[in-house]
Amino acid sequence: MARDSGNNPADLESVAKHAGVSISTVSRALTRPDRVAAATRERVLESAAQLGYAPNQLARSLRMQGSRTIGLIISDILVPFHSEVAKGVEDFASAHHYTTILCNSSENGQKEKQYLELLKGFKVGGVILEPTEAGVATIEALARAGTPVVEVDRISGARGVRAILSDNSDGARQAAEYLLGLGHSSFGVIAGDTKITSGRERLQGFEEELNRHNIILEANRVVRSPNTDASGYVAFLELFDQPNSPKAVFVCNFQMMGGVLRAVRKLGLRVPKDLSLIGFDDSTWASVVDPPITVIAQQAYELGRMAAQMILDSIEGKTIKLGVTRLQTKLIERESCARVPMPTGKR
Amino acid sequence: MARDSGNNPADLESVAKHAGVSISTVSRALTRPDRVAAATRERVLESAAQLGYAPNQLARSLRMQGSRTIGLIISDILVPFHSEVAKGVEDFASAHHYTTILCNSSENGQKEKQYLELLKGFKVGGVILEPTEAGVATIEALARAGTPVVEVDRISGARGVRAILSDNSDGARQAAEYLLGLGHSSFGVIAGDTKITSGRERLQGFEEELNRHNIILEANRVVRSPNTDASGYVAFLELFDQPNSPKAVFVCNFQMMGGVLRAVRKLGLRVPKDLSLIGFDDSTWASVVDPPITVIAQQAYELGRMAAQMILDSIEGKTIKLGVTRLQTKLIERESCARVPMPTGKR
DNA sequence: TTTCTTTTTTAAATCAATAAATCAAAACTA
DNA sequence: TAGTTTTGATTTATTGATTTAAAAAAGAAA
Repeated sequence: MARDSGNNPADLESVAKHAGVSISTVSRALTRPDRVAAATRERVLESAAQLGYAPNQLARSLRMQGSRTIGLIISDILVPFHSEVAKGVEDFASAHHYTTILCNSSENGQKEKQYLELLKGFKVGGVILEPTEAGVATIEALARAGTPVVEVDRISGARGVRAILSDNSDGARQAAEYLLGLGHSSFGVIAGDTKITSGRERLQGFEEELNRHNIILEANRVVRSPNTDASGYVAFLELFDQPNSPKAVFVCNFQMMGGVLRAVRKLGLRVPKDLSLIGFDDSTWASVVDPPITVIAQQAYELGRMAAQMILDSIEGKTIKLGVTRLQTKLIERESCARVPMPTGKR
Repeated sequence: MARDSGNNPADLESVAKHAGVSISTVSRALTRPDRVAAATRERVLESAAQLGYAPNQLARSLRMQGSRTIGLIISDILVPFHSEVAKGVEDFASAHHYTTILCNSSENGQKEKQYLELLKGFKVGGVILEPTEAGVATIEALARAGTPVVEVDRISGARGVRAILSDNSDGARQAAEYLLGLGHSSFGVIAGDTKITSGRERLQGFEEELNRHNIILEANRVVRSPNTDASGYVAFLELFDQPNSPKAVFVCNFQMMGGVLRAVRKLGLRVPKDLSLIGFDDSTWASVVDPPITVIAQQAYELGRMAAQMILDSIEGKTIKLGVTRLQTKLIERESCARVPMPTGKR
């Protein structure tokens, strides 16, 4: 009994045979219709459709020395900020008929390296990544081999690559400025992971602005821990497990905010009456919780979109300018920060 | 001036030349180390490392008739449920040395079809997708051509494919049962998009359980709209813009929950005093908001993980059993549903 | 009818990696 | 020492699409 039809992949050769022409005529009929007689083209197209032909991208890319694909390595796809970056990349790329190969490094340097090797092997036109510390050498090697590389959200320090990220330091500065403007003078920071440049920059930016106003952020007022909900909870309890707890807390990323809020509730604190809170990253939930949380918002989608644009530009040979591009952040005022009454008798 | 070294891709041939052996010796040293003398292997590996050799996956896959890759088409990567599915797939695949090509269809049937064609051209070993309605024919064609296909979270109706998804209907039934058990008798449903099978199943499951208790869910107590935060807000207002509004509302997905909660607040309703709320999908934020929301939780990560397992199993030739696998949902009780006092004088 | 263009089509080379078949040289046995 | 086995390395063919150069066919002009 004959096998069900349509089970064979249908390559150029079978189409050629079906249409009664040579392989290369089929190829030309498909890719450059003007180089083949109208009647022949017609016949070839008909055959291709009938056999359900789909070009073998592997063979094509091999021959063409590259595929219309870009690689994207995201540090943690579960975090809304990062998936929004990914969406920005994917949307732009697919609008320009590029395919995105998405990889998830889970903040794991080893995995990042493996993916970089793999993407290189796939001859992707370019790579966009949120780098960890571990990848610098691999990234530089890739760039040196001629593959355009764009870093998003972080900077690895690798040379020969471009980077696009938020002006974290300025964003954090805005947060500090805002709190200072409300009269605050006692601060705490849930810093998250300061091994990641974005986290480090936020902490620095916040601290520097305080310093500029002659306020010292003592070491025990800063808690560093992984960027997770659970660790936000723990970090907050740790911060408040000491005398003279701060009156205003800067939470450096939104992954930790949920945990922080649960800890706040557990301690019975009232926001903003007992405690002012300001976050980094926006989210629907920032305006759903009670009270709505004031945050420093990043342009996540735009970061991804622009990164993709940079990559496509340099793939298509446009002039490339290396260096770091910073996107502005924006303070979104809600109701989680209170004005502090002037201490009586002072000044 | 000589060009900067390392700018050439470094193929097998260059490694062979560098190590002073033939191309295929290099190939064997890399892929089957036991078929080559230890000393030679050593030398080859050394050369490969020095030249920064990465195998050309295109050529390899072309020759091998397939790559260690699977395609994953996610309906909307911005939705935490879906990115968790994606993570499940990616983790399992990468643990088995498979690469995942992630595509985002944005619930767009046209894009879905394009991606299916593309993945076919890439000779992926299998495809996992959250199907829309539009793709049925393309999906069936792919399956018929011998590519394993697994549907997740939804069912397109295509034949020859497997599917793994939550027991949506039973989950919704649990929700109804729970509310009924608390004494509720006046219900509303924010149904979301019922063109998607999962949404339809939830609505049905909920309604059927009510019917079983001789309660009719009137048409104006069900609002269908896109699965977005904004539409959750609008839908809720619509539901409550009529006399005799429901006392218990089932929100069929968590994308809409934020909007619903904002609408609740806007109307000045107190949960659970004035209104009981139950959601579908769990989230950190369900336990952060006040009051914490009772939900029907899905095993999102597990759905993805198992889908990947199914795909790899059938790629590796294990016996395939078609059909639909359902994963149990779980009611997580929090504080958003109140017991209704027995109406005096009844029964 | 012949010659010269112009248009179409074809055969062969290429891309990088791999498997199978072939070949050469040691190592071992009788 | 001749013959066999073992081992390691090389050639050759293959994968599917594209491209170049060459050939063939068609059309136009003389």
